[in-house]
Amino acid sequence: MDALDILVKHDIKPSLQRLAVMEYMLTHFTHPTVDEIYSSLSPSIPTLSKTTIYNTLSLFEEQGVVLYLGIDKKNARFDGNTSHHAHFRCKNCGAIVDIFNQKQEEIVLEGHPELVIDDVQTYYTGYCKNCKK
Amino acid sequence: MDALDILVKHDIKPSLQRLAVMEYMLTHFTHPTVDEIYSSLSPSIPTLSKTTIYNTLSLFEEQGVVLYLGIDKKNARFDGNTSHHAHFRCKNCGAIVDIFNQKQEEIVLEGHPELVIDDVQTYYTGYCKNCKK
DNA sequence: ATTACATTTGTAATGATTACAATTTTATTT
DNA sequence: AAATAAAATTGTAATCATTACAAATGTAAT
Repeated sequence: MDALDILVKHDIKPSLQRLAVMEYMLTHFTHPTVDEIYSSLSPSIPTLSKTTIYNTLSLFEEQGVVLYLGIDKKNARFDGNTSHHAHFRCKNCGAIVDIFNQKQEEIVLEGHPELVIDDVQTYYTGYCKNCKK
Repeated sequence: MDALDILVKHDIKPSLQRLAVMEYMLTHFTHPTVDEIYSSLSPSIPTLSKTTIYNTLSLFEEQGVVLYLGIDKKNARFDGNTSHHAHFRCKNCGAIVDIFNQKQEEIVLEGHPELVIDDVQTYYTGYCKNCKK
């Protein structure tokens, strides 16, 4: 499924800018920041504004086509892979690693039937291969 | 175990300010922001500076006496309860709820023996009792 | 075409956090 | 106890990601 399909399926009007951002997210599973996306797309779309990247990612997140990651204290990061997985961040070098082999959590939390859970994010922190002593 | 004990045990020199912050964290498990802590302590310590709250919480976090919570996009939040538990945030009212009945995760992630895990944070988002339709 | 509506853009404002130098407090040495 | 050194606190200014907003542009509808 390509960028256009995903946008259409989620009732997002596929403008040039939105398609470019979606396409970027589908080819860069690097948990990019707004700046990284902007810097990468700006040369090919010279009129592009950083505000558009913010607007677009905000819209994408509301529609569930990207995931907002709060794992990084400094910047928001985004993930084009919306399937269930966790993330690891190295405290030394900042690398972010996908963690896939996790069992799916219960959607309804035991002991909290009053809460409606829409999303779960799990963030591990520690040291990666290169940074552990 | 009171505030003084905890600081001494973690090699943190117990200044007036640090004791006040630690005491606050041990009596307010509300996941407070820096501003909330500052506003609460400022009247009784008139010379208190907000920078001191930042410095103190940063030190506390390094020493593992409080937990940094990245669950809130706007502000850093802190938790004086460092035992294993998750957090839920209501998308509507912003309420943060402790989630205790979780099984402890594996410390070494299956499939990622190269990573040294120091910490795990799990953030649920959705709607609380009052905000669900 | 013309009008209405949605999207994009650029600039300015916001606001949490950090940097840093000066001051104050605490510990150490003579 | 005074003098010195070290640590902690304070206040102000800088940083910088994000948001607000109004103007401009693009797209759809009448």
